[in-house]
Amino acid sequence: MLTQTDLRTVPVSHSHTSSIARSAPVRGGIGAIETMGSQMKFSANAEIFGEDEPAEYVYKVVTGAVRTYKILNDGRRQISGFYLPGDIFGLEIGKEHQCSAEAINGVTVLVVRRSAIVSLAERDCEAARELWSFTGRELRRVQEHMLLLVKSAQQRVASFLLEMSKRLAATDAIELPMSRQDIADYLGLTIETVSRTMTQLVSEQTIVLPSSRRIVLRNAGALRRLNA
Amino acid sequence: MLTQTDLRTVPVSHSHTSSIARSAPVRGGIGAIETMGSQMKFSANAEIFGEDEPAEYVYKVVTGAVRTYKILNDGRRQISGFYLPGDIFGLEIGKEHQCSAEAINGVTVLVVRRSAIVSLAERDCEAARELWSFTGRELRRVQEHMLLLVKSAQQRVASFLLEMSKRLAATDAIELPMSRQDIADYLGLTIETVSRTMTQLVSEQTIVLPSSRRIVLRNAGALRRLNA
DNA sequence: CGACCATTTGATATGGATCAAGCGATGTGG
DNA sequence: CCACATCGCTTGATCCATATCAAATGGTCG
Repeated sequence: MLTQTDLRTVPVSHSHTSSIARSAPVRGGIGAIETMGSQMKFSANAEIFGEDEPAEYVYKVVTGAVRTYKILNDGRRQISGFYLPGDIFGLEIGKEHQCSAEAINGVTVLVVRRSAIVSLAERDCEAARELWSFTGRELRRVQEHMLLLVKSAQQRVASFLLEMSKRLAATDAIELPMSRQDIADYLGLTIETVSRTMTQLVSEQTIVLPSSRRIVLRNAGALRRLNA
Repeated sequence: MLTQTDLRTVPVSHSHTSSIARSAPVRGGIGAIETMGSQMKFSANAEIFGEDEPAEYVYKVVTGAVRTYKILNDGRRQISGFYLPGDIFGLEIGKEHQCSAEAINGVTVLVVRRSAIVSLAERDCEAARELWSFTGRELRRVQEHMLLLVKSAQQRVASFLLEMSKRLAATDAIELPMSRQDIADYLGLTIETVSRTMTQLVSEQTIVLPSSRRIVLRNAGALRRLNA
């Protein structure tokens, strides 16, 4: 279905246990990821981790964009989240990843061993609270996403545009890292419906599409009105 | 829309701060809810808490069933979860509830102050871990529910029946506490579609319907095959 | 230029929503 | 005790949003 050339990159400096030693004096739980992790790079469409694989690492996006997803029994792919610079992903409660994760484009991530974070939380209640709080934010995000999936195509696309605008637009112009197929699989729609909805928004002067990946919000109010 | 007579029950022994004092020697975080809480009763369709209300309490179902939901801007209701005896609900990371909660039928719950749990977690890392773990399970549940909402009506109903069978059936007969409207709002379908799908399953000999609230799984394998 | 891939556009099909009516259980008042 | 209103559920007829199938367009890279 999704003919994605799997260009899996070999991790840069993988089992880097020395970084854990550095973690001891650090305060502030997962917020401290940047000071204790090592960097890894992935090229476009490379798998970062797979569903049911042991969740050995936690990741923080430095540059690029990441998608997490599950493949349904009928072959469809449901994308559960997009992760952009600054976002943390791959943190699990259990031992295995619940989703797969792939680089959307070229991605740099910071990586920390899950065990380092978990053992820190055993000693430091503040770190434990941060873990809880992170998972709580993730829970909210997924709940929001769930609500999205019972709305009309127009509403879903509008929500998506507003979300992306908030998350990655400095100005009113958005540079999307992901393809139409990614968007469709995120919104639970087909690529055709996403495309048609976009053209409709263009014809209503709500957005401008200088190119398929570049979107300018001309009337964000109209997008908001579609939804809440 | 949903003409539910709001029979809100006045809490039994509400601000019961003495119970917090009792909490100090208790170990095991939210698992200890039963030893530190006070009981409350709600009659059918009574509101337990409302969206955006301060999340002062955490609840554990003793008897009966609870639904949590959000009302969408277009007036539809999306039920995010059903909580059955033994289940905990209403635990928030932030200060306000993200959903409303109502008793489906007559309900008895145990209630603990959120502040008691949170402050316990500040001292006891093990309790903090339990909080994290609870929210993590909730996250998984919602992720699963999200996947449900992109499936066909048949698949959604089948999943629902299997879920309920697992959660509240001792035998292969299920006694549903919730109405068809509740089921529909949980599955993101209309009441008519739920009903039609059930009759279809009956005609395929997959289930038997002695009454609308009583469901016997005749061929659970067939239900499973519809899905994963 | 020409192959390739992502995206858009067009034509048609269909699953589930909507609108409307019927049915069975439960309860109420005469 | 029965006529009748009410409520939750089922069934039927039709409509519509989105999926599906198919083709055209456009951008990118050799």
